[in-house]
Amino acid sequence: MVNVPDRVGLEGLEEKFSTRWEEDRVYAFDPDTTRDEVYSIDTPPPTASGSLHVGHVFSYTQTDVIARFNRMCGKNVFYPMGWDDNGLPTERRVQNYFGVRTDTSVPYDPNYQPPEQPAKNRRDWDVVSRQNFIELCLAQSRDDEEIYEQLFTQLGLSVDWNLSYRTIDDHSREISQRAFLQNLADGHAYNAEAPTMWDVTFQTAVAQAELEDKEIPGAYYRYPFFAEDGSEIFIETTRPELLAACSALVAHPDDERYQHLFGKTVTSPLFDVEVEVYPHELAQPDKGAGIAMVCTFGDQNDITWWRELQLPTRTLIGRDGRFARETPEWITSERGIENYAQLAGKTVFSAEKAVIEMLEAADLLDGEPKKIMHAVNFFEKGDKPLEIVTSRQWYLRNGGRDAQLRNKLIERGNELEWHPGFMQSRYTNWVDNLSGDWLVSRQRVFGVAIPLWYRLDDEGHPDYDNPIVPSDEQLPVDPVEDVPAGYTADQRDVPGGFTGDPDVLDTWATSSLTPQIIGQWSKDEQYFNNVFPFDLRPQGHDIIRTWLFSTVVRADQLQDSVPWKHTALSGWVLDPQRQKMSKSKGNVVVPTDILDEFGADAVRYWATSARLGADTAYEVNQMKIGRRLAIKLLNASKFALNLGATQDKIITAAQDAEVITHPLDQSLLAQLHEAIVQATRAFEKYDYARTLNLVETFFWHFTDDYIELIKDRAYGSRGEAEQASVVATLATALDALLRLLAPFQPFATDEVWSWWRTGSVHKAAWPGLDTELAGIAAAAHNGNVEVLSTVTRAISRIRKAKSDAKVKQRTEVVAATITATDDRILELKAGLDDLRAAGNVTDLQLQAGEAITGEDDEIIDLRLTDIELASAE
RNA sequence: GCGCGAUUGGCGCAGUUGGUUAGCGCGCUUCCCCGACACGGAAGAGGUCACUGGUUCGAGUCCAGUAUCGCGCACCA
Repeated sequence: MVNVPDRVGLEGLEEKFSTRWEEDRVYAFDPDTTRDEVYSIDTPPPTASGSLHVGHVFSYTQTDVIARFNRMCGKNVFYPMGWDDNGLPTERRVQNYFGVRTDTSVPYDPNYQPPEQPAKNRRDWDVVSRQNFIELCLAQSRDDEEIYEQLFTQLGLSVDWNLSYRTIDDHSREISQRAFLQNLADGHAYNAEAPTMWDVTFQTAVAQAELEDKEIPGAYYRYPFFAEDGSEIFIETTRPELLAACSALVAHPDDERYQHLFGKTVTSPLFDVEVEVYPHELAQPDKGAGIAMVCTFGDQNDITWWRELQLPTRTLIGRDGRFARETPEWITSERGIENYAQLAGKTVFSAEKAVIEMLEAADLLDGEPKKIMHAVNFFEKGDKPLEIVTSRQWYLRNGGRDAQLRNKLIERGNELEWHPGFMQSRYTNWVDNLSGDWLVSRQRVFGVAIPLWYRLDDEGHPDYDNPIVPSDEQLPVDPVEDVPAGYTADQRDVPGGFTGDPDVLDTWATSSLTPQIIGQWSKDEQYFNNVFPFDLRPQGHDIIRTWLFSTVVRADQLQDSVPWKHTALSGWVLDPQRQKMSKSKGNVVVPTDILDEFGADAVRYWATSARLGADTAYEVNQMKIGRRLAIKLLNASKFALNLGATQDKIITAAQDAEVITHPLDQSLLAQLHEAIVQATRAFEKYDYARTLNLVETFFWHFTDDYIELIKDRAYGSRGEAEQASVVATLATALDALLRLLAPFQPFATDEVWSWWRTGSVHKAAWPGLDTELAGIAAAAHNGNVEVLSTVTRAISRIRKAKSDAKVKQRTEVVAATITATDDRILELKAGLDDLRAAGNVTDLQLQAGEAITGEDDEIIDLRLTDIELASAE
């Protein structure tokens, strides 16, 4: 039964088929399965509260074609989509959108409604309870998720939406807390009081993976310390304001300028603090004055020196980014105390000014400050340089402080198959350079709570070494609201009672567990074993150090395994000037616009013509080509089907191949066979872009060359047997082409499929499977791929003659002679009837002749030597 | 500083384990509404494959080096 519409088009296909696919559950995962039947994908859940970005469309489409290929190869594809909305971005959005902020001391208001308009002044913002704030975050992110789901549906992702999850939902929180407690029990998690990178704007600790370098202007200030003999020791620093926190000077052991000072003390200017001078090979003689002022925690080097030289801890900058209000005990001189009073309570910026003024007033500054640009650590989402403060935080071991674990994790990278392979060096490079464990505490609200309480002693001091752990049935818990077993609510925060850990886990500490969360780890062992380790982890190459690595760490700790077998790294979308698209540059393209303008199949074509790992220009032309391909597919299919191609004409077995009698048809099927074999091979290697390229090339040969040549024969002008050969070829080629293109252009292919087949093309078998290939293989075995190519070249010569003569293409050729080598003549003879019909040639002579060498050493083995065109009417 | 990529006609890209004449699309030129398609079709112009050396009968492809661009990591007194 064939039912082709009179007019074909792409309009409306997306809505029609996304609805149908959902109703028919075409992409549903069947949990009643075994591991070898499953192809499981652990897609990193996007943060829906980020703005829609064409990059989402790009990378998720690349994953989708891989999913579709595996589904057509008979796999039970596990392809869920989740949302990772907990964390800072959503909190910021909610704050600014509603004009609210949270304060833990405010009680919960079950009837709270946020203001219609946010108050202009931050001071006038609504102050709400922690729980009310969390509810606003949940509602806000839910709205955003729906917009994303709509986008991904329109794009045609073959996700099983019944498997959706949020990294903040009860299930994810339960798994995440259980994993953390498991880590704690196994010794992979620990808490410690340590120097911590701190963002003063967001008031939260920041992990190494979240750091970003920024070049900012600074200056070297040069001023002296004073040795016991009264001589001046000049140092140069970019942070003069930290002078009051100085705990030592450090120079290189071989530096002859300073060797005489090692072990002796010098006195700081302004504050009169005695500090020792140490040798250490980390000091660089050619940097600054060659002798460094250690300010306990001025930067990472300071931390190293503080630790290795066991320097006194002298911190002045607090969590609010301001200098301590109390004069520190190490400043004892009258002048020192007086000078410190100028800094107390000041921000870093103001304190710097004050110190410089004091140095100037005392005539201690040597020369003009030397202005420089230098790289400083920022929180990737922040806008002020990070400070280092001392605080108690939870950590997960990630090899940063343990060479054995580090090597084990690098080895995990070797167990993974990387696509493209060179991306592995980014992983190895990162792991190899880690300098500390993974800090997972975050001083935030909208996240997964650290599931612990601490006993308070009689003086109200928490016992961090022996936390109170919830029972497994209690999970998920909120230690700020829930009460641990054996205590009552009124014992919270009173001496002899308990206190809940106020922090939440780092976003990555939850999103690194997506294999465990979506795989039902700890809840359904059989289900978990059917999907884990996952077959594929697709993601952007910019999050190798964060998401990919952290997920490897967790699976190593919890399952003693890699979390996946393959990882596919997508590139970035660049704007036409080859700049990375980003909100701040204002060059972001909103994907809904391009989907509406070109259609999903067209946009998908652009995304999947880019290889994995390759950064790719946002290229509207590429989408136009994809659109053209989809429309061409509809039209060519309509033509083939109207010529009589039906399901029962498809060659599926070797014995069917007998009907293919014409050499041109055999040639076409031989080309198809070759295309299928190569396309499948490329797809199996995750090189979908090559598959698309191969399929597309064959498709254009099919429409432009083959179909143009066989029209006359297809209309039946040379008898039934000849026609049957054409029709079977058309049916077979179309059947295969639809399936080959289905992963790339799911809407157009399923539309055509619906005209003459039952079910969805997306449930059909991939044509490269051996069982499916038998008929084509049999037909191809009889065929010479060169026949079609040579006949095409000949018709091309005839067309050129007409083009040169500026006549219509259907103009009759009264007589023509083609001179060619013997091989070519044989091939021409095989397709001579179709060639004459297509070229409208009345008398076509073939003449054997040697190949000639043309200009540019071109060897010509086929030429049109004589042509006589009918006179124009 | 260490590492990883890229460099092919005006633009965007392909080019499998080295094999005859380096492909494709856009753009450009000329022609064409011929019984699927004007959201189309036909024909054509346009390239010392970044550079220098090497291996080989043969290099866009392999090796070494250079240059330019991009990215990652490190550096931050």
